[in-house]
Amino acid sequence: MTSAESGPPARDTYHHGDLRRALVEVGVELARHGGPDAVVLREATRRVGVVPNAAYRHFADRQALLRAVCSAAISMVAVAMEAELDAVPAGSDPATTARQRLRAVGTGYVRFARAEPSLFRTAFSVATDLRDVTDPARAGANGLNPLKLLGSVLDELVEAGVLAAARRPGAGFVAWAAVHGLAVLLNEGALRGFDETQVQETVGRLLDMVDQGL
Amino acid sequence: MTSAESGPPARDTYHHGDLRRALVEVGVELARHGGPDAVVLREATRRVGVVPNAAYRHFADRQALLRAVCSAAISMVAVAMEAELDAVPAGSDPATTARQRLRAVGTGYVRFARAEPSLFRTAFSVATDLRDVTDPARAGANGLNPLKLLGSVLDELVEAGVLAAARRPGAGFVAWAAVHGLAVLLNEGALRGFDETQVQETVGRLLDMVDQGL
DNA sequence: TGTACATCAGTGAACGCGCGTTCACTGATGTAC
DNA sequence: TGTACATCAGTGAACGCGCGTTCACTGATGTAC
Repeated sequence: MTSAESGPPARDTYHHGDLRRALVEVGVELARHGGPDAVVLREATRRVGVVPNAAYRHFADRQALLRAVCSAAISMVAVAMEAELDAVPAGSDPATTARQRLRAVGTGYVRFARAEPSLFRTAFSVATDLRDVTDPARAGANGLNPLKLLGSVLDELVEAGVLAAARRPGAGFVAWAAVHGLAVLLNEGALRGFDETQVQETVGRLLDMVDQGL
Repeated sequence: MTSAESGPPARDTYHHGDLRRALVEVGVELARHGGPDAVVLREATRRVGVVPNAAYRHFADRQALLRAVCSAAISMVAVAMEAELDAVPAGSDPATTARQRLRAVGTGYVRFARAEPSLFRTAFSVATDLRDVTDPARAGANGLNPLKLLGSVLDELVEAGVLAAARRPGAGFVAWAAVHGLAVLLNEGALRGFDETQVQETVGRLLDMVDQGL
């Protein structure tokens, strides 16, 4: 009669082993469905199968747990961007390649936002500065967070002679803003009702604008 | 000894008079400081000087109150945009004027977002479709909500020959996305730390991109 | 113009809920000698 | 290799809180006759 209880994983050791990681993982799962507000400390411990206050061995408070979940979500954004980047064929013309890579970065960003709307919202719910920090917890496989990923592609554009070096500073912010705004509007804003083709069209249109207007 | 109590306005009539309006107004005030989560039904009634359940005469539940507050906030965004539009001089060249008016729309949007960050966040926290609805509660002085305001300026651009008619459809969404994203990033995102000149520069740069890239 | 009565808009009291967090504790682990 | 003991990572019980919401009520208002 000790078995067959669904829910909390029956632990047979007194110590959990890796409670911190487990809490973050389950926190991500909560955020995936309900956004930042769903990252409830008691619920996280419940799912892990541990008493609520056990969390305080690993996090100062609920906010600290939420921050860790946010970092994980940001890292997932970076991974999605990298995936799209890796899909760009290494064509012959460096200028074309660089431009394709810029589009890939935007596409990956929007793709993740649409695939995981609550997680995306969570990623940017706790205001974090992505500018200079080099926190691996927020980065993708090659150690770059989303903003730095975008920055490196913009550098490629400059190298390829597509973007004038004089226009490089600040370019990351406006490009990011455009794509971020689109992602938000598609998920929570007026563009929520768009079907797939409308989305594709609008994303394409916006990336055109960035491409042309930078 | 009946006087000098701060807080709830001492009412001498049994009926409040205009409780619904009062609750929305105080709800806006709450949202102004704490965003959508701060629109707490009990707190609103407390401030108005009424018992909590009195609110249920006017709103089905807390969510209905929040929706009304959101509409009010959206209307304030529209008003801010209109203000900026009205400041555009009626220059001689219609093309230049139309382009200035497009910038004005974006400027007003961002200006409001920065002046009232929590209210701005509240405005778009409850996903509402601004596309076809003609709800005066969400509109500015001349009856247009933010998206329609932008749309009418884009129409002016087409009339003035600045924007090809073929490129008109969908232009509103991408322009809005860009400006919205910038507002969000400035308020809650990585651009939060920007000082005034950096902000102005980035806003200008983004509006250039929209202007060039549309 | 006056009265009876339905309707409306508020009151008063209470509910259950789930949360974050604190306290004093105990079982398990690792380290010094 | 064995033991003493500090440290670590969990438990158990409880707290106060403020929330949204429901119930039966009552005072005020307006309308029919």
